[in-house]
Amino acid sequence: MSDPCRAKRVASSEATNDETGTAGQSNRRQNNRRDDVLAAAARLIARQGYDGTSMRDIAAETGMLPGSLYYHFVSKEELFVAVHAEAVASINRAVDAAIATQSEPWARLEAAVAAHLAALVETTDTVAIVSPNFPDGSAALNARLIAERDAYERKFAGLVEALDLPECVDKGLFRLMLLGATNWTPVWYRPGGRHGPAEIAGAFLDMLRSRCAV
Amino acid sequence: MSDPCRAKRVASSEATNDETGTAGQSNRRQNNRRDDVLAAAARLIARQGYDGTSMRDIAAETGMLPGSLYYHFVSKEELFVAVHAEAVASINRAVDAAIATQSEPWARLEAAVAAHLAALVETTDTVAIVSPNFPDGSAALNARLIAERDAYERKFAGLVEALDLPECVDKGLFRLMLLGATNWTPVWYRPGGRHGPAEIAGAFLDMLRSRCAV
DNA sequence: TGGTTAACCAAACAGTCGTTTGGTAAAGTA
DNA sequence: TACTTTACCAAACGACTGTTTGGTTAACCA
Repeated sequence: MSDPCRAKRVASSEATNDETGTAGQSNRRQNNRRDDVLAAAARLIARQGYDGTSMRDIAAETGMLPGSLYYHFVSKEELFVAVHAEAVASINRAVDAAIATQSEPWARLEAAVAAHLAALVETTDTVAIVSPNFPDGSAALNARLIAERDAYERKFAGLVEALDLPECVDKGLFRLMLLGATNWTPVWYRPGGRHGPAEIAGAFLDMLRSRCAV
Repeated sequence: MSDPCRAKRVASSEATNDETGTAGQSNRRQNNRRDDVLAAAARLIARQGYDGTSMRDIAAETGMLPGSLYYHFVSKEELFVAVHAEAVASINRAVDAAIATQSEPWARLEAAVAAHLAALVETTDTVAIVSPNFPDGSAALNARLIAERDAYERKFAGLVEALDLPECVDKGLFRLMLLGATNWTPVWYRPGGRHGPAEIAGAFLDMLRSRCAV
């Protein structure tokens, strides 16, 4: 089921230093291909999933040998954690930029959803982070990934909180329904289809806005 | 990535007889454990995913040896197809039974969503079929799985069609939003939480009903 | 009662997986 | 210039993967 060496290695990595940060503290040398590995891993995992992407695949995509990846990342799981963190940061920046262009609460939420959805369906080099396709490994790993997404989720909770919804609407379920529908969109979305991310986000919010508008 | 023998075996199985049907045409003998294998596979795949479940896991759960599974199924993929078909049939029956208890269009849709959601979060022995966690294998396989779900999806399209929605609402996006939010629910659902499947389904539909009610 | 076949067991095969180990050329530092 | 560290390469290790092959036992049929 799982390899027996992982626990030891993960523990030792946590004891020494945290390599999971989005950017290495300092690129010690000019030709450091850590970022190349990260980009290749993100691209492949986004396309094939975690289990469907081997360390040999990532190494070949980067032009390295499999063992060389372990100079930069102590394990495949830690590599995925780094990819996950970078993807969360990236989608966070995109959503923040979109929110900043609007002032009205509903418009801000719509811009956020549109940016979120665009990141999910348009970027091939960024993992669909919201996806529950993370490795089925330890509970500790899942806790780390979920914690990384918490701040992102709270951002949407804040946008919903600003909406002035009637009391009969559960704001938690409102957010879960909107984000759920959005996160599921990549399942049926087709790039050449009739609706783009912005239109879909607009339609989703239109269907929810009715009760509360004006 | 993929094994070289699969194509040959799948082809030969399609040439001889179709083992993917929901029920074997006739249980040749009394103690035929094909159904046990199917149930064990469904239970394990629902919990660990397709890649996370090995043939040895399924065999051990059934009390058989790994090789013996190949008497009943020509490959792991074909076994999953059978599990998928059974799960689709099961959820179809549950939704049909729920619909039959209601007559008003909105009530029928709500009953269908509630039954759909209950099947997703409450049954541990049935794979979350709607999940995009199917094997990342061949396009032909994916086409078969999607075709199996088409009739099921059309059922919801029919329920939405009966709703008498205003013209400004795209009925396709209405259905995709509702089912997307529902299919995503298992990601955040906690069995001991505040809301059960029926309440969640009711809340989802309340948030969509407002514009169109009366 | 003899033969056929369904339903397995026992054991292996070839490949892939994540990972480790030991070495090495180049860059940085003194 | 000597020494250290960085960033790899080359090659393997052991575990696990889906799958195959050949044998075996009990149920069925004539």
